[in-house]
Amino acid sequence: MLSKAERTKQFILETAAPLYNEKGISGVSIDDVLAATKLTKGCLYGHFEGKEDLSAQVVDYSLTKMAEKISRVVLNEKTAKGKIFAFMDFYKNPIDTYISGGCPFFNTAVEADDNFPDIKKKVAARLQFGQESLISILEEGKQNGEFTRRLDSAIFAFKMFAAIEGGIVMSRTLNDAKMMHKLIKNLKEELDSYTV
Amino acid sequence: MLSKAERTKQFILETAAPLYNEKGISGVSIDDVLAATKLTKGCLYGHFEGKEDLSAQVVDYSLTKMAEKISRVVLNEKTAKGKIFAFMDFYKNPIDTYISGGCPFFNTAVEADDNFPDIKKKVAARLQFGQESLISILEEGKQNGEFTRRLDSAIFAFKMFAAIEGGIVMSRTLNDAKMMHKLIKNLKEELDSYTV
DNA sequence: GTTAAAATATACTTTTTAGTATAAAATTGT
DNA sequence: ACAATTTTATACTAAAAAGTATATTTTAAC
Repeated sequence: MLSKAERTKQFILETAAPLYNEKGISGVSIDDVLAATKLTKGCLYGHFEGKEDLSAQVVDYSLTKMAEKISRVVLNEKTAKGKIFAFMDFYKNPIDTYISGGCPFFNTAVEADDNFPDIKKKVAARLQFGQESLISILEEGKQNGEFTRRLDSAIFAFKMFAAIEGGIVMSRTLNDAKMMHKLIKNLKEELDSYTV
Repeated sequence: MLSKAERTKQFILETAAPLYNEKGISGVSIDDVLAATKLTKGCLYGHFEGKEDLSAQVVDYSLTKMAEKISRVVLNEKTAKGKIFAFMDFYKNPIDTYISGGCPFFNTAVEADDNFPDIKKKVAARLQFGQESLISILEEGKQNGEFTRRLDSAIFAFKMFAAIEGGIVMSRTLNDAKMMHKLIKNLKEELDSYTV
């Protein structure tokens, strides 16, 4: 079983994750985290060195949780097409996201870009790994005859992920998930056009 | 001719725009703006009521400048296909952007989302208008026989914009524009497949 | 060129946020 | 159950950021 301290730290990360995802790294203050957790400074600083440490660990927590969830959703499926479709469906509700406030991958990527080089590196690694995973699935689908050899896995993976992430931001800003659903349908049709 | 004050205000907006685009609204301090402009508080507060006012006007400036530039690039072309291709080409260099730090539309959309409702409304209006403009161009292309009636303008406009904006973020994070170029090529081919 | 108005600079106060020192309470191994 | 250790709370200091008051300079209309 987890020690009290480990549980408290976990609780801080869990509670701060949506806060960071909604307000951004620069937008969250220590006091925000204290208010959300109902803990005190002494406690927080017992678990984290300072804001930079807290931010790094919260972002890491969100990215990891996200990656694990997607991985589970995808690995549930047997066929390559099933896996890719499951991936798309995971993003079907852009307004009410897995971690509140949109997709942590993208939110973090946008903010870290010119600001937080260490965090940027972490997101880059996650995006890279995500792309490679998608490409692997697509290539496997080509190998086992699900998809024709005309499918360019790298381009489709990039386009799909970029469009989905872009679509999330647009849907959230326009407060309407309709186009997101049409986008996913369209991307599925595009992939289906490579079905043998 | 612009008065001294008008020129100073314009100068502040111009100088602060890339700063805001890079660091985000929450990430920029008044002192950052003073350092970048080499002006003093008295001067800055003479032109803006406070940080909120400054932020609102800087964001507005960036969005407007962006919209005008895109408009010019697109209206330069005569055919619908030419206009859409010109739009895509405008985003060809995601690392070194028109306003430094990526696309203000998206950067602002991501940050304003759960944070700055007034600014969010402004971005939403811009995105809405942008989508409507793209749809108009595509519909015109269908009318005048450039594209087949099978092209779904709304979906293509949404998918294209989402993919491009998502692609920018990914390219910037991964520090590589290669996939962005392939994405644009792919989107052009997709549109070309609807050419009569 | 003089003068009223506007713009800018300097020096300050207030507020917010981060971080620390120390004491009290709770946990955990014996 | 007790003692050592860890965790948590309180009250403080330090730093950063926003905002203000007032003086000086500059602009532009006459």
